Amino acid sequence: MPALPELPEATVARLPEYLRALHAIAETGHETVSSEGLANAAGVNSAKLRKDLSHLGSYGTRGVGYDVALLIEQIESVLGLTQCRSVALVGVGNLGHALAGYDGFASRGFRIAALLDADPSRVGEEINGLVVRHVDELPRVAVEESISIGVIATPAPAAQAVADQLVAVGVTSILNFAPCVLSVPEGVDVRKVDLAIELQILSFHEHRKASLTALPGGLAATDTQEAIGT
Amino acid sequence: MPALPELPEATVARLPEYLRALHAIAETGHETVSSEGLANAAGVNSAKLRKDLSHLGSYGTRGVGYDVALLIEQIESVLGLTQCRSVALVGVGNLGHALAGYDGFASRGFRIAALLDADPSRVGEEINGLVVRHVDELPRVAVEESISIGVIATPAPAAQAVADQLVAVGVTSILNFAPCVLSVPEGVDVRKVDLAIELQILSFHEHRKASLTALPGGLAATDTQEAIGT
DNA sequence: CGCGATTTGTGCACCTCTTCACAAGCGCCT
DNA sequence: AGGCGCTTGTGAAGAGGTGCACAAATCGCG
Repeated sequence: MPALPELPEATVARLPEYLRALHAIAETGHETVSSEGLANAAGVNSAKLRKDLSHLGSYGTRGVGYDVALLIEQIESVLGLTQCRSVALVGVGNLGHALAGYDGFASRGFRIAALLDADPSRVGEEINGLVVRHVDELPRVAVEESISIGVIATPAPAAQAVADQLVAVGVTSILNFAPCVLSVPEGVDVRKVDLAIELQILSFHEHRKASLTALPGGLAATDTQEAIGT
Repeated sequence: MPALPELPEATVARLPEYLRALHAIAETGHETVSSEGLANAAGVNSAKLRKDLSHLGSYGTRGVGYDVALLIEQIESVLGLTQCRSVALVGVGNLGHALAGYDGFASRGFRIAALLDADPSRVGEEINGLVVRHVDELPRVAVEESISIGVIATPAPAAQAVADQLVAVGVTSILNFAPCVLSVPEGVDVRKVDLAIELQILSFHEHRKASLTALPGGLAATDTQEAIGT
């Protein structure tokens, strides 16, 4: 019986990365891994990693490290990945098509159980073995497939309506790719991924770096050779 | 002389969202907007918004609000969006195809200037008016199109090699969709978007909510809407 | 011209997350 | 068995971000 650990949000956001790194390490045949090794594989500080793992209990052995298989099991348990979760994807435009075919979902235990769209001309199309159904069928689909997560890949103007429909059928977790804010009732989690925003953040840093080289002691920033240690 | 503003990273990550909200407000015809109004449109707290904007100078008028057009101009300037930036997209598989066709990039001032892939069978294919070229042509393409940002949409095993190639031709900003950590020299910025990780984070919250409802006296879920960030 | 309504900009306290540094624990070797 | 080297787990300090609450500033109007 696992007591509610009250995990820090920042830790939760890193656990999937640890999980990925652990799977990679497991494939190399290692049975244990040190915090230093895992931290490198996950691209974080080793102290941070240890603190993160300590939040979900002590599953390491001092002097030895962490048991890879055991740790994978623990993290998957905490993330609720022991059961396969069914995802409904709404909006099969450009991005929706790609998401429907993205095999990274299935390999992490997520099953795209339904494709939905509001455009009648898209209904009936088959993508990756799934037939696109009309979004109005959501209530039936949600029950049939026991949907637990909704993904919105519609244009921005349609996103709020879709979110409302998802909430109405009991979905409490939404991943939103539409460039807009969704308002949802308390208790519903929304995560947003906006591809253009990522580019704009990069643009800022690019801009800043350009300003720097133009300003004082024009040092560094144009070197492309120095390598970072493993 | 424009002193380097030294913007907090969290602020930078929100500026694109403000920008999007401002464009939406501008289209409604409003010429000014209060911090409260803009904060609502962007999905943040109004105090946070004011503090963010104060970091890039005082462009508001007390008692009135912010001039929408002026603020758009300022934020775009800070983000370095006044010049159109050229993007090279490497990997035109499932996800790459979608990104190549995603119109959200062009509308925010980014131009996908080149599509590259290592698979000879994909070279020559035309997507959205662009012909896919072999990744080995990167050096020439980078110069011809003055690439400033690289996007990696390859499978994980190929990502590091592509990153090295991008860095070698002088790219200092990379957006990585491959589920792996990239090691790059200092001075190169990498942002990572992992679609499966977002789902896993949602899975955790879903799992937690399910545990809570199964337990006594349902505690009030203090849910906040999280956006992705770093 | 002054007053009140409105809204910005910011000092401050709180909180979360990060990082360091080190004691405690574990296995191995002699 | 005992010591030694390695690694975890954690207390404490520091850095950064958030939100409140309020003074300062501006506009419109009588």
